[in-house]
Amino acid sequence: MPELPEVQTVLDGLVRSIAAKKFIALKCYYPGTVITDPEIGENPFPAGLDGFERRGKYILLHLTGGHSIIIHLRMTGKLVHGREDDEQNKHERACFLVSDSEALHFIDPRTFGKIVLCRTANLERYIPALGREPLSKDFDASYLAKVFSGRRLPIKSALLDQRMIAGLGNIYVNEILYRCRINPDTPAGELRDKDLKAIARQTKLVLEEAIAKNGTSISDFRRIDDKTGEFQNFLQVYQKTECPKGHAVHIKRHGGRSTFYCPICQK
DNA sequence: CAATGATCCTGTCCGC
DNA sequence: TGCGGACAGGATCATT
Repeated sequence: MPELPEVQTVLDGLVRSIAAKKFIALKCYYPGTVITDPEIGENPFPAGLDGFERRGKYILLHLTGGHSIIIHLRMTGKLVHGREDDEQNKHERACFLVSDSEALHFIDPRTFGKIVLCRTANLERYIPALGREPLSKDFDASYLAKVFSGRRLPIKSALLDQRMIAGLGNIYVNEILYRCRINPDTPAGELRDKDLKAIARQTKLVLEEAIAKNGTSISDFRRIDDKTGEFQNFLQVYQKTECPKGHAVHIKRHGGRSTFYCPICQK
């Protein structure tokens, strides 16, 4: 499930493989996968890459000529660098044609992923309001205190809310709470300053470590060259039966999502 | 407004 | 061998 480190890994790979290329076309093979801004008049292609960024789990590609592309992989989306004449994958939902007869195939079995092509001036219309970037300097305990203030929802659910923190998903939230020794049911607004400091610090550490290891490959996630990440080898509770101290890992649900935690380590 | 639940979608896995 | 059902979950929408 692509979360911040996986999205960053995909973006880094994408930029390495196509930075010097021109985008020639964007083809859509599944209705709804590609969303086109109605204010796009003329054909935006061909266009070069004029800049790129990641916001939360969104990939933003800014093109020469005043257009931008937003890519969200959702759960099973992946981008694979290949050739224009590659045989179409069974789950290929869209495809960027780039110069020198190359291609970026957007493969997404569960079809939740989206690609938006819009005028750069209209970009914000297509991206929801997101919380602070966890790797930015302004992500700290006082920010968490502000957004968690008065909130009774479990910290597990709060950390998944993209309006509070941009980019965390189920895997890293479980790992962060274990490392902080915080019980996932603790109401977000009741956390003390030392817990908020621990969350801010461990969030950065886990994400940086995961990015350094090219993300976590549970089931679908692959890098753009189709290689797997390595962070799954360093998970401490997610999909584990025992925590590093040998205690049994428990599973419960918060809002339909599995929570893995150690009731002994996490009070 | 806050919190919870349903929804979308298909591959995979499990029990029978 | 195959069938039904549960499960995976990011974001959005509906409900309480």
